Amino acid sequence: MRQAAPERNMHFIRQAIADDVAAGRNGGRVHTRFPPEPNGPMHLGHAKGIWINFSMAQEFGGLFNLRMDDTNPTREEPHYVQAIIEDIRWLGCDWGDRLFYASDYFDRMHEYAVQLIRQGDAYVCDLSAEQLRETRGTPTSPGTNSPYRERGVDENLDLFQRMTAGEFPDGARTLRAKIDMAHPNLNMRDPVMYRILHATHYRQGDRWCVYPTYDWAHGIEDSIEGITHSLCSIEFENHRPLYDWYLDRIGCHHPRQIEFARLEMPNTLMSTRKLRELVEEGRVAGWDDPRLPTLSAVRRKGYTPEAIRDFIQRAGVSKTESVVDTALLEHCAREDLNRRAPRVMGVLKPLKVVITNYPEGEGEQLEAINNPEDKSAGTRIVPFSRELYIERDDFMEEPPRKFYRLTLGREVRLRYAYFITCTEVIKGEDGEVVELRCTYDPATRGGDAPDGRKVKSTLHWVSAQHALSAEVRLYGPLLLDEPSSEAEEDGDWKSGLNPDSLETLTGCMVEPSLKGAEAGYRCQFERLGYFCVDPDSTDDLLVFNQTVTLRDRWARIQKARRKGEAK
RNA sequence: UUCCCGGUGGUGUAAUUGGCAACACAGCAGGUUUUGGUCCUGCCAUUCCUGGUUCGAGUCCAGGCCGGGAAGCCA
Repeated sequence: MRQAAPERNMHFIRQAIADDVAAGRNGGRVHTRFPPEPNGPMHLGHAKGIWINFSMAQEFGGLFNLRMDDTNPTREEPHYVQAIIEDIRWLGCDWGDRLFYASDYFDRMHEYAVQLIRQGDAYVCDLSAEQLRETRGTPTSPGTNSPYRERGVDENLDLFQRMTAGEFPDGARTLRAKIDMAHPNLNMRDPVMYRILHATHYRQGDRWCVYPTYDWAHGIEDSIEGITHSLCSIEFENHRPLYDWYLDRIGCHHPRQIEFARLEMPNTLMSTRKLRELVEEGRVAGWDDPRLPTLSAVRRKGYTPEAIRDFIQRAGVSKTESVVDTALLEHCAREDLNRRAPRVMGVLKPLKVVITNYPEGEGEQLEAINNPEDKSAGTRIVPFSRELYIERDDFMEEPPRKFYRLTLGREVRLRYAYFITCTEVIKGEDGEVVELRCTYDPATRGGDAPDGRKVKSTLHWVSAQHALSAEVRLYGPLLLDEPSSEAEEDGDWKSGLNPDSLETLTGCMVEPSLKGAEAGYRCQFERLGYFCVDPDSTDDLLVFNQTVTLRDRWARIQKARRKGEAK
């Protein structure tokens, strides 16, 4: 049996499992699971839970199950099952043939419920939902016993059987555990085990009229599968005593539940409910809109599973509430893509450049390196000609200090091409710069000056007649700032939505080597960032999503300058 | 004293379980550079507070303070 890698941090979960293994509990076996409810696709928050469970099993040479926690027919939909499977497989998890469904255990759960009734540990209660709430008490005051609490075993058995047979309407009765209505933990005040729901289950059809609640079902699910460590997020901590109580009363295999803090990030929504609202109200293009933190969205945006895993691992495991900086995610993406993404030239906001001393109607093929981080990526050919496009932001008529790019009279390098000098600025009627006239130095072919002279910057460019037109989508944070707690309570969290979270650039120009690039293709636009071909692309128009920008020193200088001026 | 769980730089995690507070991200300052990328170097903390135990406390003890969670027939 493989042990945890010694150089790795002994976070509290790894430690707990290692201790259990060392003590020989469960015969030294480790078996974890991830139990998503099929009511929405997976997001970054889920990814943390998925990866903790999966990686712990993997590290300790154990097994990992994927289990649909489908105990509520009113919320779950079969198409999410497939989406979840794709998401989790994409992340890199393997569960062999162990894909399970909680609903497959309904018979077993029902038998266990009968057992508890027989033991005097459960009773049928006729209180309504409202009455139940009223008698539960509050955190500071005890609840009161249900008038039905002392029903006899036979009557309970009969009533539960009739509940199961569908004799009563929804909500008429519940099966409750008989624990303690004065318990300081509200979850222990005779919690509901079964509710009546005449609903069609997507897998069970109309077979059931009663459905188990989470607390009753979950431990049984874990137990049936022989799970040893049930690793879940912190909101279930208050439920652990109940998890343990149920399993103890049943007397079956008893996994250990351990809770960890959820993954939170600033300016993003990590709640399936809220994400669903955005999707259903059409505020985003769908569950895979690249602005969302869903796995399908980050995938579409161009993140690799390796980058996501790296991010999760770097975020760490603890119980303290932690808000992990978006910059860390972006760093993981850059580090990963820097190694693997081929470089190309693409101009987002084109500015025409005419090389006046370059012969008309001629052109040449220049060699460009595909990836300076990876020699094996080789080189490619990029066409050069008299008319080019460069980035609008790379020219300024009145350059501020530290602006190294092109300006009237200055010489710069066109990457892999020539040194050019701007000789004339052509403006439109409104004074806007519409074209640049430049001269080139034929001796600098490839980008090196034989006389050793230097230029302060290198620009990316495309040949006008060869370039492919493209659409590029840039993404900003979904939320501007954390909504105020009042707005949050008012349900007004949407007031914090960033109206500029999507910026669509049309009329972009990319080098011809990108012709035919397929959806999902990731590359670096030199000097700009990492981009990924979107499925919206057609034969005539490539659509790119910006995964993340490159680190941009010039942008930081400008930002600092603006901040300084504001003061 | 309603119960449960947490408090280590701007952020997230460490600290051989009582022995020089470490790593990463972010930021700042440099160097290299045919990407203002990558890479390299340097800088950036009286461990929530107050007492106590100890040669020695982020770690142990006591009291306090602050934050999160809990009153679904959701998961």
